[in-house]
Amino acid sequence: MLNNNQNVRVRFAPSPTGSLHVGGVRTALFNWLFARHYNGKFIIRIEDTDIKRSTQEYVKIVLDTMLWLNLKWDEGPFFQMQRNDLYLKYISQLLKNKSAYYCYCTKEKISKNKLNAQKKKKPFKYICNCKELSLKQLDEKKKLNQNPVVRFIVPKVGTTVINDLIKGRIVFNNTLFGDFIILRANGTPTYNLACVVDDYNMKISHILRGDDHLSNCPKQVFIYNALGWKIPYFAHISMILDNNGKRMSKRERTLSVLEYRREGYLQEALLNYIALLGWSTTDSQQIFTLNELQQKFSIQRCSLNPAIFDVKKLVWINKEKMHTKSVEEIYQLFIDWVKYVHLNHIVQNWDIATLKKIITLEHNKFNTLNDIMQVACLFFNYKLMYNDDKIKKILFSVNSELVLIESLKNFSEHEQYNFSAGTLELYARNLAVKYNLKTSQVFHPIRIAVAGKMSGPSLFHMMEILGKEEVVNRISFALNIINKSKEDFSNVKN
RNA sequence: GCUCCCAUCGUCUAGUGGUUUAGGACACAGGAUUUUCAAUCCUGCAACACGAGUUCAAAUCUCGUUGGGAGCACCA
Repeated sequence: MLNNNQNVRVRFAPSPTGSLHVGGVRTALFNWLFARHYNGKFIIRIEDTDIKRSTQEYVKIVLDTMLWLNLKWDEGPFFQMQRNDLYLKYISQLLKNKSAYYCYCTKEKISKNKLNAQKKKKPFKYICNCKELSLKQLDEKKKLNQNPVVRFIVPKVGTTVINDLIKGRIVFNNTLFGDFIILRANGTPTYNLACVVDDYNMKISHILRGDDHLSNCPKQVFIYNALGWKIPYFAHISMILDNNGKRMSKRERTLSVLEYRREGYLQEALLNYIALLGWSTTDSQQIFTLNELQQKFSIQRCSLNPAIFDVKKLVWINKEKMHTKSVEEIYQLFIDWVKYVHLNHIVQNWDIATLKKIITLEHNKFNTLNDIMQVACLFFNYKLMYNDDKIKKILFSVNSELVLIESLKNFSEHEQYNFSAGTLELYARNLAVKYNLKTSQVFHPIRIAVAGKMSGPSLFHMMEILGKEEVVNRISFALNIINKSKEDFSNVKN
């Protein structure tokens, strides 16, 4: 398959008609990995021949996504709409050597034909007679349609064999295909023509793409043959399906990779997970560095069956990746993410040293960067939510006022330098012994007062980071709430 | 309708005729630990779509059935 590793040239050729979705990213990733593995070149080509649907905005989104994912390209991006002369050159060559012809059939006639085929439940294959018409007949036809298209002449007999690197040998009957359009009436080429011309001119050695292109592949082979070009290696990767088992639409917003970026997933976690969708090692390794992926990737180990995207596993991989990072690295990633999701205003006044302490404390519990935000808000943006039943129950329990009053007194007398998790816990435990309470009867009210909710970081470490002043404030606040509710209660009574 | 692709736990997969009472990972359930939620550790649950054939032997090879996916555009 590879006699000369120097010559590996692959491309990723998205059409800018939507943002990059996971399927597209996997195609990009596999191409990129393959190029890196063989020390080849990775090229980006923007397939923007669909003028109506392609936009500059999507071009930017696609390229930005590639950069965020760190999938850098060696050549390009090339834009097909800037290469029209090239396509026209080869189309005229095809016309000259009688591999293609002008077709004057009207769209109406063609769609009528198609409807008929559907009605009769026959396969649709448009048969155009333009090339057999006499000059006079052709003139009649031209009157109805001034803007012809160019159709490629498909061999009417025989078979076309694709030797796919993943799927193996696939045989197509040539009679399946009608003469297909390679040049639109508006003068732009269609996908199959532009793709072949570019892949040839860019000296692409291996074409790795989704197997939704498999059925079209023979059409491209016809063009290669008509122009006398060597056919590259094909490798068609199975689809990634959504959790309904359906093909992921290009416009599916929820599956846009940027959506995952927004939710706080790491770029490398996404790549790691996506690599596992349709590729594996014999030892079923799960966590890879990008370097390992480069080393271990091979087309032969791509799986045949389509894969369903499972966000739970992505979460797990993201957590694992965050585990392996240093606090400093996570801090930096968090800050970058905050900028990306435009939450700077929240973080602006946060003390960096404190934030890093919080990250250290909760390091191995974070699933996503967004979790850091949630936990940090407990420290910086305090809110006692006492509308929750469970919290109310603890806050207004018999002993909670006693515990909080005692704690407040004790903590107020603490020296700041002595306000450490160990000391505080020791005090709380002694308090429990003194009043013959269960530790939870002491810990829970303090937790509610300090954290405002039942879940959260280790209580005494949290208090240490918050510092004496803040803890005293929060406990006082909670006591006020208790007193206020008492007053309300007695008012009602009277 | 036609053509092509695919078929192992809920999900991603290992497995290329005997080493397999089918391995790993996620998820799920239970336990340990704990001031909470987690994290961690341990345990458990759970699959070869079906039917023929080839063979001493089949998840693995062949054929058929069923099921799923893709394509059949002046979309890519």
